[in-house]
Amino acid sequence: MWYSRIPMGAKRDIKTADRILDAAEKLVQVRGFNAFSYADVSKAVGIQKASLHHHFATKTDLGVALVERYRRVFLEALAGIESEEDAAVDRLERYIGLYRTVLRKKRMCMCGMLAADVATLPTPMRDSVAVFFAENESWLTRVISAGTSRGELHFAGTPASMAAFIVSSLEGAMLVARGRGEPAHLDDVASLLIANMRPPTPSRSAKAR
Amino acid sequence: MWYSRIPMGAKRDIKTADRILDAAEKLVQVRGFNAFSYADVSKAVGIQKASLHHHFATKTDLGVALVERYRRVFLEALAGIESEEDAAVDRLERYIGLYRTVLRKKRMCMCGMLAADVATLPTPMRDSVAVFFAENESWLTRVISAGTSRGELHFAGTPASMAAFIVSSLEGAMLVARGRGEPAHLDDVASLLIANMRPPTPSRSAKAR
DNA sequence: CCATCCCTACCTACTAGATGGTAGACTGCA
DNA sequence: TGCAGTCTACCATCTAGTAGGTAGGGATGG
Repeated sequence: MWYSRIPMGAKRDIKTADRILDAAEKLVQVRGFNAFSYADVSKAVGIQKASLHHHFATKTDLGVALVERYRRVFLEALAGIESEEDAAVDRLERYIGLYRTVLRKKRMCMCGMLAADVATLPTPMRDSVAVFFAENESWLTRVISAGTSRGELHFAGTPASMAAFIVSSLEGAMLVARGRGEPAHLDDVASLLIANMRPPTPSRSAKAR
Repeated sequence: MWYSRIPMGAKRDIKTADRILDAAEKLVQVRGFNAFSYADVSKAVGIQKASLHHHFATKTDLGVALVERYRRVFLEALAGIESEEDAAVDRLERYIGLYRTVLRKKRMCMCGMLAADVATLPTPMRDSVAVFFAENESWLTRVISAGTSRGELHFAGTPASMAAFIVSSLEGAMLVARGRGEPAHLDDVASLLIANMRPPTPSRSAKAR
């Protein structure tokens, strides 16, 4: 009936389910989970409202699928970064780039948005949002640990606490950037974040190597 | 007719308007602007829904009054901090305490919440939210400037950029704390924030003196 | 001193439109 | 033939907002 059934004959329906997810994801990132309706998705996808229920029986089902896909895609992006970059600072820059890309599309991180809506969210969505942040922090902890032990980073506190700090700063930067109507806000925060993690000693070109 | 008329005979009505604002503020901080209704406020205040329209003709009017009052109260709190504390670090700790107090009540900063809802907000509310962040940053800039020139603080970047950074980190910390369901998250972020702004040199008791 | 008037605060009862969701039928492909 | 995908038509409930009326207090004026 709906989304979890991936291995099936045609691909037309998978495409529809994905188009629904795409439209809903954008709506959540821009307006929030409570401020979009099946009617909005219907309009965006070009399908009747009732047909949406065929793919995602309830709004909760849609929401859960949304967060799960978002987490999966994000994790894949993180794995990509880790395999393409070696230096901790470069990895962090790429990580920040993920946020920048989202904000440039005038969206907010979907899980940041859902974190705001958390009090009104169905429990399974809530849990999945919590996992998203935990996954982000544990990836960052790994990157930062490697970076500090190689002397590429310097700061007060543990890698884990710094990882939590980075997630918070970036989520907050997106939020405030929206609130202020100034997307550049994120760049300012990001560069200060990196600046304060660089080792202090010889000149400022202490980048990789 | 409604709120702007403060100087009048009785005080009963002022109290009602304030009770409405209190209830609505809490609802916004917990659920967001789109996820509460006049019916919710009606229940919380113990007044008929239609009577709410007597005090705040539309939801937009209510929203604008809400943000304006929030800003005013926040500014007063900041002025209080400035007059009661001299050392920059103490002022920052007190500033962070403001956020902690809100989160302890299981709420989010109201303007942080509204920043998430920004795409669906009536324009006057949007503007007022932007001013809230600007006011916060300019207060912090002043505090940080004084602190750096007295050698109480040390970090990479300008006081203004650090001020923006602090607002973002704290707003983000509240958001992630909610998303993770771990209020302590804010404390971790806050202490790391302070730790990375302390002057590096002699011991860690470089506080005020 | 009292009748009138006006205003604020509140009420009951209603509306139009949106919301998430359902029932049941049609269509085209495997 | 069966079934996934779509449709039209519908529903109960909730939404912000309106209409119109009542109670009571304070001022005004005769």
